[in-house]
Amino acid sequence: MLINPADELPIYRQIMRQITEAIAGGKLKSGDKLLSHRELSEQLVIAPLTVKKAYDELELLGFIETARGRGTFVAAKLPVPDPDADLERVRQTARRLLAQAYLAGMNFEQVREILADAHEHLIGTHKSEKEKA
Amino acid sequence: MLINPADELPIYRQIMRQITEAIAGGKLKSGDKLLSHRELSEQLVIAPLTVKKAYDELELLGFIETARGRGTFVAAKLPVPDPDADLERVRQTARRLLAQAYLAGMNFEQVREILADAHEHLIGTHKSEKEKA
Amino acid sequence: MLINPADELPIYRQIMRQITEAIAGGKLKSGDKLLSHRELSEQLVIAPLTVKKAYDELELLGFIETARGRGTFVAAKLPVPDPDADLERVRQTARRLLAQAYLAGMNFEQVREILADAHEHLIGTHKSEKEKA
Amino acid sequence: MLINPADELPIYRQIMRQITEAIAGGKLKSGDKLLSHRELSEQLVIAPLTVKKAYDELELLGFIETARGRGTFVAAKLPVPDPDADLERVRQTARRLLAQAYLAGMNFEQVREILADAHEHLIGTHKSEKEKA
DNA sequence: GTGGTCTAGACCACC
DNA sequence: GTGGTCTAGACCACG
Repeated sequence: MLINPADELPIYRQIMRQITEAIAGGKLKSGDKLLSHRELSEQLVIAPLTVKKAYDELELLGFIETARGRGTFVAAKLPVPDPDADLERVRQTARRLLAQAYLAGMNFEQVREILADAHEHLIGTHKSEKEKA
Repeated sequence: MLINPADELPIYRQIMRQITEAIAGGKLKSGDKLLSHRELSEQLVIAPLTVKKAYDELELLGFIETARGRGTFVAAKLPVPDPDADLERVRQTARRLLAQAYLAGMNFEQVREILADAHEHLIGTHKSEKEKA
Repeated sequence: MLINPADELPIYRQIMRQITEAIAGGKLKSGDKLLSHRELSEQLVIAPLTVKKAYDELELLGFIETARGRGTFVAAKLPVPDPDADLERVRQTARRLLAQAYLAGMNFEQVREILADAHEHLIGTHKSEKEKA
Repeated sequence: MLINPADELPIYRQIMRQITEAIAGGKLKSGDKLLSHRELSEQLVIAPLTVKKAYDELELLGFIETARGRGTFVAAKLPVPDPDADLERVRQTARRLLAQAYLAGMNFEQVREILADAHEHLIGTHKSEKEKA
């Protein structure tokens, strides 16, 4: 996990995003234990409160669960809040992706390639991650 | 043009995004005149300064040019700032798109379809829209 | 004479600057006749009022004189308004020049060379200008 | 830092110029913390938004970076936008400097001296200032 | 009419 | 505390 203090996105949101992306990509599965917010804050060299806030919001959203005294875990059943809203959000991101790419002089085919690369990057590195756990 | 005051994204950024997307999709071309920031603010029912801020930043970024007393126009030569940074930004957006989609239960093939739809939506070739209906 | 409508500097000021620079460089001398504001506006493809405003202000500043019915001429005795203020303005411009150059990665010696070039550019083209008159 | 509300140059540009000049002269270095826009606005007795606008534009131009909740800092890697455009801008400023000086009755040698003084003033090596006294 | 600048003041998000 | 956004309204400069 890496965070960028200079990023426009707040640090706690960067943490949230990386955890949800890890779940989406299968790198984190239901029941997996997360680092304590204290451990993670040391590792990232940021304030513990910042990690805590990220975990709190992830819990509110249903992605993780806290077991007092035992730790924090990826939720057993992940949230599927609102299919329609999700679809619209994905569409918007797709439009933004294309606009960025076209302004950078790329064409549709190049975007498809980048997307395929990202797909492998997100999915394809499972095996070695298991050994880490 | 439509803005959503409740959106997480600031209003002035929503305006910036829509204008850059219109440029990316070819709906706005070099030399095209934009609405004055006052007109647009009336249309959107927001403060003129909010539109002006969007225009100011777009100008600093090189997308539009202003001529005092005459109006605001799409820049003659659009910016091609930093190819490397651009590629990385597009990659990040691609990763975010996939993460969003996978969390919503979609698969890679569905993302590709959504992307193709977005491509046509951005470019404005309405033929395929008919098939959707 | 060339003007740039996209420049931050108002058009009438661009005209003023170019005329005073021509005087400073010796390309225009006391008594030389200027184009009428109508002629100049045609040549520059701008509104006559814009040229008129530049001439008006130059007259107020004492650089040119209008003889009704005969035309506009470079003033017989050019203004030397306030030596102290002039010195300070020149100093400020010098500081700005250096800051621009240093931020662009140049060093002091390079600035001196550019200045020497500009000196020749401003002064050195008299002879051919005389033939134009 | 000093600003002059009566100056032709907008206040926010005066602030921008002074900060970029401080960077050019080495008085501000990468990573240095700037005053918060509120503090600086109190110091200069102007509206906070005016300082903020200066900071915003400097950030878009790449000179400074902001970290929400922590402050504003001189950028780690300063921008080196367009060498060609930079050279031309420096040349224009050099021409303007000479025109101003010649209209004030100075000669080339005097301009060179003023430039040398400005160089030392900008860099802040105070040795030669003693000799001036 | 256009854009450009500045103000005073509010509310929010982040650390 | 920091920066981020938005508002309402003023005045000026430009063409």
